[in-house]
Amino acid sequence: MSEPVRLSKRTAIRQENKARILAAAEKVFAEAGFGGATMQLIADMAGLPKANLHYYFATKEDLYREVVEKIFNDWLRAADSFDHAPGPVEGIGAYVDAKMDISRHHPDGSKVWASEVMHGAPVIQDYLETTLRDWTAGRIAVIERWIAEGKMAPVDPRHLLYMLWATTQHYADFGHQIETLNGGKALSDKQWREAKESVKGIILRGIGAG
Amino acid sequence: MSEPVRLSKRTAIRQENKARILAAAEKVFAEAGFGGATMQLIADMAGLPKANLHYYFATKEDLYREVVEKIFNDWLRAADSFDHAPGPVEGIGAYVDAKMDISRHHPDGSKVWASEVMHGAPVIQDYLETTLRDWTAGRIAVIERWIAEGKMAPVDPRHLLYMLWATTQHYADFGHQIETLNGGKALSDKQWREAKESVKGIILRGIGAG
DNA sequence: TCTAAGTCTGACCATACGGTCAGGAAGCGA
DNA sequence: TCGCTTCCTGACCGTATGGTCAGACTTAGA
Repeated sequence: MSEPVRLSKRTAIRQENKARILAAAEKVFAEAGFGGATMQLIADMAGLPKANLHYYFATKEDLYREVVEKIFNDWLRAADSFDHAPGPVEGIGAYVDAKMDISRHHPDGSKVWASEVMHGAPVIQDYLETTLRDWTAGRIAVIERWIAEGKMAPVDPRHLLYMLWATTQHYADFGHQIETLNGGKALSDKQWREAKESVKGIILRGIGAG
Repeated sequence: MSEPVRLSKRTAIRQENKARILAAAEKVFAEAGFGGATMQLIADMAGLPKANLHYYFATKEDLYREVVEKIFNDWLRAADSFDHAPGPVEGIGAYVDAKMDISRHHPDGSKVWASEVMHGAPVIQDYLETTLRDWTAGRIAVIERWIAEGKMAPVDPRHLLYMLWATTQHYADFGHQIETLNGGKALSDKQWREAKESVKGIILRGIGAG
């Protein structure tokens, strides 16, 4: 790379190793769950000795926490589309597109998130009660505005959001089931496009904005 | 009970203990995942010594397998509503009702199922490839018939099914998140009714059958 | 009542796991 | 070059876990 990286070798190593460990951890936590994941497995996948993991992350819980927090931030970022949209067709359409892309390209994160919530959100309960609650309130306000402006039917915004989350994340969390029902093959580009269109079509028509 | 139970004491004990262990196991597997669950915890919850579990179930895997198979059967049974319905309003309406009731009253089963599929379906892959595939093909045929009869819009039946599964199961699998966003309280009877109506309303309108 | 089969369980075992640590290697400012 | 800090890791440790087993206890048919 021509760009002269302005980092001391130390911090460069630090960043690279932490990133490598976090990536490996996300995969292993997604595949085996927190309890089924082992530090040894993560170490092997990251290509580092186990003791090195404990140099960067004091405990398995610490490592897991950082993985989950990283995922949560991606999750929130996907929602920017929602904000500056003139109406539900653009806003919800873009949101579905964004979340389906995440489900396709980063299914591991979605699985770790699902697992965390299913087990009672032991490490991110505070985020649910603050950041997520605020975020949700904001989007509900947007949806209610759209309803008031006659841009969509008066549906319950909460359950609409749940439906959006559920449907889009299903393609990541239950990807294995979908793949099996697809003859054991991953969905093709065309099938992903059809999935997006189906989801958007049913929901937008369902809220009277199609 | 007045009904004279026609069982030897032995088989009665056997049934009762197996059932008690399976119930405890479902709860523990749901709360902690396969890897996080311990035989000791299941034993404590069932009120039996750990060695007794191994008398009825040779290994943790065996116990887990029976739990998952039991859940899978409940899952399939919920779909009877689909079959003898004259059209999507009745069929899908009843299916959503049935699955929402399961999500409300047996969330643990749903979570174990979700966890199993998320981790690549290690123990029920064969069921996915046979029973579930056949079941899905049957419902797709029903939906296609409804479309041909003009009872609903021509949506992709596969993605419609995924949306039904995702949305209804979300209320079990992500129940903790929903509860947190509901001020830390479980949904009330009224809220569950609203949830059902929201889901049915959006989907049925979305497929042009509202 | 006797005996064979079924039920039960405390004590035990091997292993795998998360985590520690001493000490060596490498980077870096002076 | 020197000395300090950071980085690295093989070897090790305590514990918890899944699983075993010998033998006690209970049931049920003859």
